[in-house]
Amino acid sequence: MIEELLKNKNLKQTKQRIEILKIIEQLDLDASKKNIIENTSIDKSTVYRTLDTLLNYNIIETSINHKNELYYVIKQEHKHYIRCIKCHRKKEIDICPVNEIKDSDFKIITHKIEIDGICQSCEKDG
Amino acid sequence: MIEELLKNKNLKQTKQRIEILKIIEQLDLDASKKNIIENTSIDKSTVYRTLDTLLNYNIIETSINHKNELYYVIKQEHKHYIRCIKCHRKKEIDICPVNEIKDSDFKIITHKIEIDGICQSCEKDG
DNA sequence: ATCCCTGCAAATTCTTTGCAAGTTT
DNA sequence: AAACTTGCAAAGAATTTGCAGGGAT
Repeated sequence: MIEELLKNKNLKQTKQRIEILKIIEQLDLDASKKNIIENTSIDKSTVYRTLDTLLNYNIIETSINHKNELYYVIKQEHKHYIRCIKCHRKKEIDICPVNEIKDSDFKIITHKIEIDGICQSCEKDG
Repeated sequence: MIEELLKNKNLKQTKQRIEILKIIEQLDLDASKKNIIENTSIDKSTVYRTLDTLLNYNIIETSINHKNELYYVIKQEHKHYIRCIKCHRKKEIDICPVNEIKDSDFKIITHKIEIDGICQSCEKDG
């Protein structure tokens, strides 16, 4: 299905692009540039070029974690998560807060939400 | 009042720190590292060190714009904005969407919301 | 007076670029 | 076969570091 993402945009399905997308998926919310590069043997310049391409084609997007660091994620159909800052597990939240906003002056085009917390089991473990 | 931010954290109020904070404030939602450096004659290494310090002391934080680029903002008392991707004007939104979330598994610690749209007057101008 | 901060210069790391060879459609 | 992508190497930018001098409390 990662291959679909490329096909949908008429991008060539090279093994490098597929691998990078898989790495981003696996690293989950930890896909910083550095982590991506460290997790592959693909040439760095290819990684940089691929990330640019994937961003430009809206296949991935960036986000910020609670440490103020940028990471990459595969763009999804409108989902939001809450994430535990200790164990890094994430959980989907079912409402989209932005629906609450009714502003006659602005037409909303995109939104991004980053919610961090501590999950019950990490809370217990101190 | 920018001076207050430093005083509250027992950080020395140097003219470089005050200048950098003012630049971030002025650049508004355009305070990328590059823009900050271009708008001052303070030595780059000082800018880097200062940004780190201000992040560590929670005086500033990072966020992402609709171009997937990282920028710095002065941390505020819980406000959210919607921003026009054309004219860059921002408008405060009065509700906090995160209040809607009731999740018994997670204790929410921080959240960040990025909403981009087009304002009426830019919409009209095409 | 002490302790921390800054600017400079050098070292290091990250990112971009040109090009020839290899892949994808 | 045409068009695009990759890896390599080199160039160019960005970031970090050590240290001596300067500034804040």
